[in-house]
Amino acid sequence: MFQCVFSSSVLQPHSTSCLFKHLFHHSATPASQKQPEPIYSKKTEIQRQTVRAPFAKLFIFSALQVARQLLLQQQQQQQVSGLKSPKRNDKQPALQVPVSVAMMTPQVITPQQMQQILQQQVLSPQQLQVLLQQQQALMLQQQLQEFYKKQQEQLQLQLLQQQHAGKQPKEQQQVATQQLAFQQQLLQMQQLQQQHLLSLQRQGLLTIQPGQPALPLQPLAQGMIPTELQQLWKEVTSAHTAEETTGNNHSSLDLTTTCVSSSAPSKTSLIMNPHASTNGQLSVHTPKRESLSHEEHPHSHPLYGHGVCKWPGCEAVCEDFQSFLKHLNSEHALDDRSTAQCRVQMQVVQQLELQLAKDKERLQAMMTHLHVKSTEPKAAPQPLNLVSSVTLSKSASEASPQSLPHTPTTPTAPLTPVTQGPSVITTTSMHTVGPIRRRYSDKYNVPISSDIAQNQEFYKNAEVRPPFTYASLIRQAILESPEKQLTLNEIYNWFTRMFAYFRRNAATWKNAVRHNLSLHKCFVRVENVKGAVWTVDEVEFQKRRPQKISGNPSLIKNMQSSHAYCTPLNAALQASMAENSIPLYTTASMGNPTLGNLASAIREELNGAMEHTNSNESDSSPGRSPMQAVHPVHVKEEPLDPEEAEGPLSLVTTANHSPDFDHDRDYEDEPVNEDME
DNA sequence: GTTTTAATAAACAGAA
DNA sequence: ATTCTGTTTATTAAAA
Repeated sequence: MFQCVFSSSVLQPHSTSCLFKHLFHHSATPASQKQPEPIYSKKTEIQRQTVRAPFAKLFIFSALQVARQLLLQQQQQQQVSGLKSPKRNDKQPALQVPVSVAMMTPQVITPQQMQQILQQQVLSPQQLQVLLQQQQALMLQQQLQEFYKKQQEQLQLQLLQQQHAGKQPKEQQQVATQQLAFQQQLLQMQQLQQQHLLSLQRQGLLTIQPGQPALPLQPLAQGMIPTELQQLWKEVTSAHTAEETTGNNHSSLDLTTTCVSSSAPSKTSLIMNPHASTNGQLSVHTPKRESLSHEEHPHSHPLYGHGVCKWPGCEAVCEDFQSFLKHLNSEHALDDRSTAQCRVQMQVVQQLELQLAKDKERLQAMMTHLHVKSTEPKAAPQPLNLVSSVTLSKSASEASPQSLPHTPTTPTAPLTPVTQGPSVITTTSMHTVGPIRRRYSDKYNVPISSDIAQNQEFYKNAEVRPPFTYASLIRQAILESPEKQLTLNEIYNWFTRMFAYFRRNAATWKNAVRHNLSLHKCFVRVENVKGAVWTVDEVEFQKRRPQKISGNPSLIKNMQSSHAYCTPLNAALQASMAENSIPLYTTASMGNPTLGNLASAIREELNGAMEHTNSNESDSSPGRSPMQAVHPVHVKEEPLDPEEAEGPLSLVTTANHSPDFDHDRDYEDEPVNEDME
């Protein structure tokens, strides 16, 4: 199966060719043309959810399956391939195949098989959460390794001392005696450890592969994975351990020769080899449990934080560090549960690492892919808030096929929906449309400032007519200015700067701007020393659009509450994004467009309402207006509904190639079939 | 079907 | 004379 792992994709092409098509679809297809719906439309979102929902179960299930499969394979290999141990008898029954053999040859049956299967899925948020929670076990693993290392060092140090002493001008006999004593000491220790392990094993509890004294660092993580994890999965998931207790093959604890023979030669192993190869007791090594790491890190323990034991799934409250240690020793001693948890954690960590690697790879591939495509019709800026994009998509599909030549990029659609006026996209080469008179009345459900801010890059690069009236645009231009006043030319410049659409047909839209400035009473011409500037009479502006205002008190209430809960809403929004793993591509200059948009939208509406009741001075401090003064009549219906919040949030252009326009330059019409209506 | 609103076109005037 | 600015009127499309 070829599942596209592009983050937002839920499609699953069934062949490579399909995959390539699909991949191309991600970059080169103007969403307005071919995509029947925006990427983050609700439908897609639902699909994504439904895809992800059962994944947690799938994860465990598949892991279990793979574990069992691997177990079988491994047993077979152990029997067939001679276990890579020269001494191992091929005919040795599986019952006696030591676990450690498999440990020593993890490469025979790599855990990659399991990982591959597991990682064909994208990490779900839930999974991630679980994994992240258990990330701490990595520390535990490291501690274990440290412990082994430490122990080995001590061992070697002792050996060195012994040997060094042996070189002293003393009797050889003494040296031999010392060495013998030391070896016996070692043996004793090993025997004790093995006894312990054996006891554990008898209970069917042995899971951890002890590090080898000779080479403790090497196998701890690797060696455990192939077989023990299989067991682990069984233990953890199937909750049935009778198999092991009844002496089933893979759980037997014959940790003898192969263990030593496969380990790299070291002084210890060389010295102990005679014993090891014969008595078969040396290779077992039991960690000293609790003495592990907090001796080295007296007061900082990875498993202890904020007064809580951070052992996975524990969270026991420990007053101080001492009590924590006590708790750790008592509750998390070396038993079946702890070892199982430990191994689970190790697997989790490994999975995380592999997942990370894979995701990195995916990221790289995505970036490479998009970069390659950037020379072609570029990955379209994906506007936000395509709530009701039907009209837009329709018009785009009608009009945009030939619309590419003049646009440096191929933007698709504005972030906020065009609620009126189906044909929004107008490009130079759109012979079909021409200057059709359309009513580009304001989007009554989306404040202009937020839309513009949100879709700034889009409008800059796409010759898409902003879905606002000239009056609204002019007002916006003026209000954006620091002095809240602009000359006519400055207004022109704002238009051309902000909208690619207004870089053409200058005579037309400039005339319209002048027409609007003169016509509407909301624009006030103020004589200045240098000339005349235009300002906005906000009261008049609000008067202009009374028809959209519904006096529905519930709406106002809703709006107010939305405003009041702006922050939680944003939080929820962020959480939602994180939960859905929605990548948020945004330009650096825009910050977080969604949240900013939300806030500004609310602010704007409140502001507009306020301005009606008060005087027109509230421009300068939008958002500070007390909410009590909201006048119902002039509060238009503000859909701060969940749609906008949870809706398509992401994807503004990642690169803004909009030229730096000379503000004094006129963008005269290009005589490209702009009429013939 | 009517009304309202906005876009477009254009005529015109005054100032620079 | 030309361009820019500003006003006004007319027409039309679209939405209410």
